[in-house]
Amino acid sequence: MNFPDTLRKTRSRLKVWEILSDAPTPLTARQIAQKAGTPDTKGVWLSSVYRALDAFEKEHAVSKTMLKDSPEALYAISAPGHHHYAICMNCKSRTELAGCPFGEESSLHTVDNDFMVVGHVVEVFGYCKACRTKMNIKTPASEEAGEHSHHRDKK
Amino acid sequence: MNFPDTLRKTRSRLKVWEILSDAPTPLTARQIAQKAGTPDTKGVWLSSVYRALDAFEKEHAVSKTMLKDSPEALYAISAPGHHHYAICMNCKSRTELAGCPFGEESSLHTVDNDFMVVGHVVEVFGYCKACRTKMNIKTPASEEAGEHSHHRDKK
DNA sequence: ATCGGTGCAAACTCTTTGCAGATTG
DNA sequence: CAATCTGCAAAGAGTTTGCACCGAT
Repeated sequence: MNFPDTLRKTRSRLKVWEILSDAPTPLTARQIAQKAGTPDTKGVWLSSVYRALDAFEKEHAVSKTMLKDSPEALYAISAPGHHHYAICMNCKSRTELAGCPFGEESSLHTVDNDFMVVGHVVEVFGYCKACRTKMNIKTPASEEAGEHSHHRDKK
Repeated sequence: MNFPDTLRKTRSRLKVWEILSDAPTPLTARQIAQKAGTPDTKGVWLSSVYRALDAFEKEHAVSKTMLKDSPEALYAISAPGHHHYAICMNCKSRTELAGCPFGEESSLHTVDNDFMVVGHVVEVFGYCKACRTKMNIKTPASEEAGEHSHHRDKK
């Protein structure tokens, strides 16, 4: 995906674009602003990052994602061929899912021949192997047999 | 789903629970507080609504959902047998999806025999029939043939 | 030169937290 | 009665907006 040619190529936007291009995973606006530098090192202000991201999003050049457990939106350059992730609830690592449950190429299709689908979000939450070992989290089987009184988290 | 018996049945919580039970669709905390009444009519304060919802969520009695396009979280009583929705990007109506792309009963399974899944989010975005007709939105086919320069929205 | 973008500050919205008094079990 | 919950106020986090200057086309 290239920098949308409908948009002016300003220093701020180019920087945001570059940071997003180099990032292996989606980033928050704040992370982008931090990577861009400080006020003295000619960085990019947070509000400008938001404005740049909004502009990119309107051109469908970047995608914005809201995760269930975080109030911060994540931004990534729209990939040709969409991806979904499994997100570890402990270490927050993201592992790309092998394929899309709706089918690889059909990001556009209809539900009930009635609703025109233009996109979808699929997120899988759980625990990665490393964290399960580290925290001795029980297996799905024992969890399923279950009760609901523990694993509450302090914030 | 019933009011979790691990929690004290206070006026506020019962009211929140009742409102959520009667609601045909997920609600925001603010909507719940509004339906609960005003400060003079013995309503429930917004912060108390949040605290009640947090408590319910920890008991897995209600589920919290963050939609991609809204900063407000939606809450609903956890249904036995989970549901997913198709959300109209125009009128914001929600239509329940017929089933889960991951399979009806397997809300717990593993990805790559490595990642322990405890939940997932599936959201489908698009346009409902009514809005498509009303707005004369083109079909997937013509959309797919596409360019990216229009349907930008003013905020 | 013009129109749009940016720095910056300040406003806004959603959510969380602290505390003292009220309630529940 | 003790522990928990609630009303309320005020603080926090994330995001948006207003405005004057600046820079891309």
